[in-house]
Amino acid sequence: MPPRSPAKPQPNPQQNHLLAALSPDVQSRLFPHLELVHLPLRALMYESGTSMSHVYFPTDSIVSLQYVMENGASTAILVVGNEGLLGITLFMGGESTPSRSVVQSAGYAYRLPRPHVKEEFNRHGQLLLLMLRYTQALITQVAQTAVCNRHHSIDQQLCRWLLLSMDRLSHNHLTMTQEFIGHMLGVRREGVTQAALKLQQLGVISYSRGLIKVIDRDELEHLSCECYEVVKKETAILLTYLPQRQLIKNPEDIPVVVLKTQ
Amino acid sequence: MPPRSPAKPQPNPQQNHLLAALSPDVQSRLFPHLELVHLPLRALMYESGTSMSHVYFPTDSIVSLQYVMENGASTAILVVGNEGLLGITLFMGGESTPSRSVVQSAGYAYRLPRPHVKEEFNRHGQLLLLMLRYTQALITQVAQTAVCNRHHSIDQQLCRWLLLSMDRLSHNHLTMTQEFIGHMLGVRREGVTQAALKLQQLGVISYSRGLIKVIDRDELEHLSCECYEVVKKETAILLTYLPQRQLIKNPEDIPVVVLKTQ
DNA sequence: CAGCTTATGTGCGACAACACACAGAGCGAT
DNA sequence: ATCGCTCTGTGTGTTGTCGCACATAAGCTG
Repeated sequence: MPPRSPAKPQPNPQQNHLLAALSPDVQSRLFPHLELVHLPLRALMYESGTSMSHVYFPTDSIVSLQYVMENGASTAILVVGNEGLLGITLFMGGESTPSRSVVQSAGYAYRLPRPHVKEEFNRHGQLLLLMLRYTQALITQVAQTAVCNRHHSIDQQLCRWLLLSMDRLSHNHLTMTQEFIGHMLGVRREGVTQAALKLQQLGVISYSRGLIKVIDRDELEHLSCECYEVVKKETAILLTYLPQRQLIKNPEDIPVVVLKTQ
Repeated sequence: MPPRSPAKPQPNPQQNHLLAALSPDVQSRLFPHLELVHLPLRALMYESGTSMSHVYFPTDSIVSLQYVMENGASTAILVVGNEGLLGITLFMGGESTPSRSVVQSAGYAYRLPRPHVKEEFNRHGQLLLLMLRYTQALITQVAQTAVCNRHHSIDQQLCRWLLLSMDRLSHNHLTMTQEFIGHMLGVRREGVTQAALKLQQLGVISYSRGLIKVIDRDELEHLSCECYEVVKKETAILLTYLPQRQLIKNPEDIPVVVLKTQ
């Protein structure tokens, strides 16, 4: 098959489930203010304690939210991809959070400047309802992460992590070193090595110098702890109304500014 | 000192910080629909998957939110006392959550039936803003729990847990067995025994058959992990506007129905 | 007080994850 | 080809928590 040109993606706001679920009139108000942003791997979207200037709606990128301890240890508590948005703080009223956000899989996101977010939010319409539902799904994911951290092995958590990531991508490979995964899960690099080896020996994934390919997704789900399924089901319930996704009226009319992040 | 009559508490909606922060006109709309409920120790407020009929505003009670795994293991991810409310699900749009709520310290709470909650919420006024802020503080607590579960020892987590509980009480003692704490923290009872022994030997607490007394709170904070402080500070920032607490106009006018739960 | 129930303390082997140290492997650059 | 860097694999000993078994203690009931 011919290789696609990597320099010319065709991002579309509708690729983000939340944006796609908005009604045409809301879309027509918001979309003109969207900016397309490229998020390179490992980019720091925001640091603990700083305030965000935009809300980000990923299309094919994945961003992780992590808490960092005083001694430098960290743990990711949340994964955000095309199913959600980054920056609920802007809605919730707080100016910042004690977390930081790191791009876990490079890609694109649309972003909306703070003033437009607030303005639309204050209309108390569809966007508000969407955000509330999404926030609840988010809480479920964070809570399940807490439980998972308590009760499950590194092996299981790696499976869960891979699944969470795969669900937000359209292909079956990830670009991240074991060291990086270690930071995400809050475990040592060697622990990830061991777990990844087992998965390789089982023929579930292949792993080479930062490139992971998922070969047997069913088995991956099988090896994962229940946490993955619980969150997935709960999220499905909360965001069921999303399928009323509209078709785009005229996607080319949406002004698009390509930016680079840091 | 003369013992107070335990049968005649003088609960007041203003003891709950969220209710107290509402403006007089919102209070006058909501308070007539409040019911006073006594929450006995270990009462199940709601079970995973069921839908709540009320929102609860604790005054001197403490309720824990826990996730239960398939194998029966559980972990508490959140503590709710007079600083908050139980049942954000009702606001957020989901009908239920995969968690269950257990009374961790007996006491009272005011509850508001679902229809009145929704009605007031749909006014998009002060209650909405309050709930959003509180929800963000809640997310912070859950997230920090996830981090804590990953990185800190049982000893530290016990300290954190005791502090969280003490902050929501007006006295310095708790009624809960080590077995019960074990369920909360998601660890074995023996682990709690060991940790509690250390604290006793240090003269920080005394523990006897389900009755814990905190003797040296400063030392308890010292022994706890940073997670406690992080959440406390963040919550303080998010709920700073709360001190605009109003004085009660005429507390006796508020209809009070004393109920029993299960 | 005898006997029961519940709560707490203790001992021991198993195991997962840790910290640290180091060995090889892959890949690009000079 | 060689160097150097990054990423991955491996070994050893330590520690925290678990699972289980059992001993003691404190309070309730009759």
